[in-house]
Amino acid sequence: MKRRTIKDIAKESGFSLSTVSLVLNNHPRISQATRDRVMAVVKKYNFFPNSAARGLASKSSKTLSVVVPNLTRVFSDIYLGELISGIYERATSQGYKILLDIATAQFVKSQEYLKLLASRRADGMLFIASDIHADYLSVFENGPYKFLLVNHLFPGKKLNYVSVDYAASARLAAEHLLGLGHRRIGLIAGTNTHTGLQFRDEFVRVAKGWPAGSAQVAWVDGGEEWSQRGGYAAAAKLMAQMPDLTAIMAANDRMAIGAMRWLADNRREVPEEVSVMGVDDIQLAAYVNPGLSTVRHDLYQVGIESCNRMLQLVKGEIAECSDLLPTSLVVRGSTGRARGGK
Amino acid sequence: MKRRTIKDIAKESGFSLSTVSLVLNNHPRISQATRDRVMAVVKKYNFFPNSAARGLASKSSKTLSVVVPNLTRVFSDIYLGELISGIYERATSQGYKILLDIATAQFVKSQEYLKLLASRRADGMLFIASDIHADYLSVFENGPYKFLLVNHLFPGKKLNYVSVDYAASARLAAEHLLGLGHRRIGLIAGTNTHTGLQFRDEFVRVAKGWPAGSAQVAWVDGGEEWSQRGGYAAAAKLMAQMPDLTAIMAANDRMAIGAMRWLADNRREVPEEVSVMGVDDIQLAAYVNPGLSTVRHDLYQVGIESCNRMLQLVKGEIAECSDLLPTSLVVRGSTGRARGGK
DNA sequence: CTTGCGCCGTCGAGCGGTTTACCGGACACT
DNA sequence: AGTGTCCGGTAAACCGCTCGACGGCGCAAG
Repeated sequence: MKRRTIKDIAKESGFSLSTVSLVLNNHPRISQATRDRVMAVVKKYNFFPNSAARGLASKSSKTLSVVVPNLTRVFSDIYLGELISGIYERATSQGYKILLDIATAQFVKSQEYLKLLASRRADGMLFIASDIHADYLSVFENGPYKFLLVNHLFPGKKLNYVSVDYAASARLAAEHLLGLGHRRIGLIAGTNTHTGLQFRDEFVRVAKGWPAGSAQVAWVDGGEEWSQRGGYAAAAKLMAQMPDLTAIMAANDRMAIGAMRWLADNRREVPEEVSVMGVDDIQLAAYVNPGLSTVRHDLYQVGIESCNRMLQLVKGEIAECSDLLPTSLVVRGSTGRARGGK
Repeated sequence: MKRRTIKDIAKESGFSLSTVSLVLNNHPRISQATRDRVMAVVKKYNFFPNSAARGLASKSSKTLSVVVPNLTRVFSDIYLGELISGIYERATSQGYKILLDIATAQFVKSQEYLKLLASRRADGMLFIASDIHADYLSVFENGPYKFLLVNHLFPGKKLNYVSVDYAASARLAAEHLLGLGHRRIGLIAGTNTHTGLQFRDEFVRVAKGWPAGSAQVAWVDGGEEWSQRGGYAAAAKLMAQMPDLTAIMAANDRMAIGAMRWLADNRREVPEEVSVMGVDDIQLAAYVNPGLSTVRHDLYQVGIESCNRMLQLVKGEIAECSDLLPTSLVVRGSTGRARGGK
């Protein structure tokens, strides 16, 4: 079956090929009358211009690549879900489509990340998948490619990013716990991302330098996937390492909830014996018992903002971008005054 | 900055434009020696051919569209996650990319579903989003478009599909419960999809016609989103409607878990007083207490198989497709002999 | 010494749009 | 009437790659 082209529309409507093209692109040059007559034919045939041809001529694919990390069950991850929803919403409203990819070993090895942009399959790339080992991203430091890290950053590499301010989050969390009198704190950190490291370091820094009395922080790693399971195991390690701790701080809610689970299984009251605090404010945080105190990260908003910035990069409205989004404290039942504290 | 093209590679390697193209497409016509010399230049410049030009000339975008339903938090839905993972895995291994879309009102209204295929932005569409109201899908009945329903079907419309066999699942579930002596059963159905209706009808049919004694089934709708919350509410309705029921059958695990929650909140023992059964076998089903008896639906496999079929459709290896995948019974602790039964 | 044929590579006509420079006519102003 | 401007439409040069038709060359067969 013969596919209709812009030429058919031109013939049928009695205008030139260029005119039809201009109409389809809403070019102001064309009068309303002409526009109407052309559109009538377009509607009649339910014509949609070939996007490859369009992309070739206009040098733009109107597509953004989104790369997610290679976790087990990535697509059921609530953290990513929020991010992607935000990105999708923004992209779609601007007429851009989303090309989905997972940063598997194969993806990296075959330079797919480069290929996507070099072949112009995508106009820009929103990278959600970075960890501290993503050294191959250096290609994007000064290349002509539109690249943006989502909720992540890379100290030392000149890469665009939009991220929540993890250092600020660490400060909020530390101040909350220290203010409640906690001086021996266990930290379940995520150490496979730079933002995770930033959080850990800032948290420790604030704790050590607390005016009302320096606090001691013992930290363990919560595992690659920042999961509930990882938090559970980490809590056990932490309690062995610092049995008299009065608070556990986890780098995200999922690990915090895992830690709470361990405490429940081992008959420690939260918050009477141990306060627990997370980061992100996922929906579940409000539903566990007691409710989880946390630092709110609006990931949906990060998605929106990331995509906004990416579109600006693509359109050349900005040349680079390094945004840090604010966070806020959410106090629920899982944190209380330190036992033994005044 | 000037982007390199196939012409540059041709010049630099001393071969013609066509030769380079043939090399890049692994055409057997070209000798190994030539191939090597061309590839050396390609590697040297890290050249990737422009995909729009390729798509235009070859009339194929090497892209598949995946359309997911417009649920709240779609991207954290485990059911969808499995499906998408399967599709992604298959598509990627065949060199196809995934274009993601959500079946929002806007998506439907603007005929985006048609546009994607008509504009050749995607070679085929995997549609996960259908419900009984998706009448607009009729465009795909005999069009030239490659379209496939994933884990869904449309009686009365000639549309391709790959789905789990919901009628078979209903039979497995009904036989299990009836075999345990249950004769008064509450059914939490999903009535916004054809597969859901099929499940309900087949379940009721088997129950009514059970050789060892007809059973009574009361059914209520579990809500649009097949969620835990919906199951919770449905259980309440069901117990009001048929207080002496001995089993609750839910059309998916999430609703079943919601129902169990209601039973726990209202002090009914599972399975001593009420047996509960779900469908899907999501990971959580094994972790609730007692473990949830269910019918296993391997959604990852459905994803794989759907994508396989779609690729066959795209390549013209098959003209249509209507696959039903088998399911299997998984018995855990949530189902037991009917109280009062022999 | 022709002729035929297979092997390798090349020519060139598209693929279906975008976009810029150009152009004819209407209108206003002198 | 002559001329400058604006308005609305068009011609045509690409955009970068694919692929079927074509052809040169070397070698075996006639």
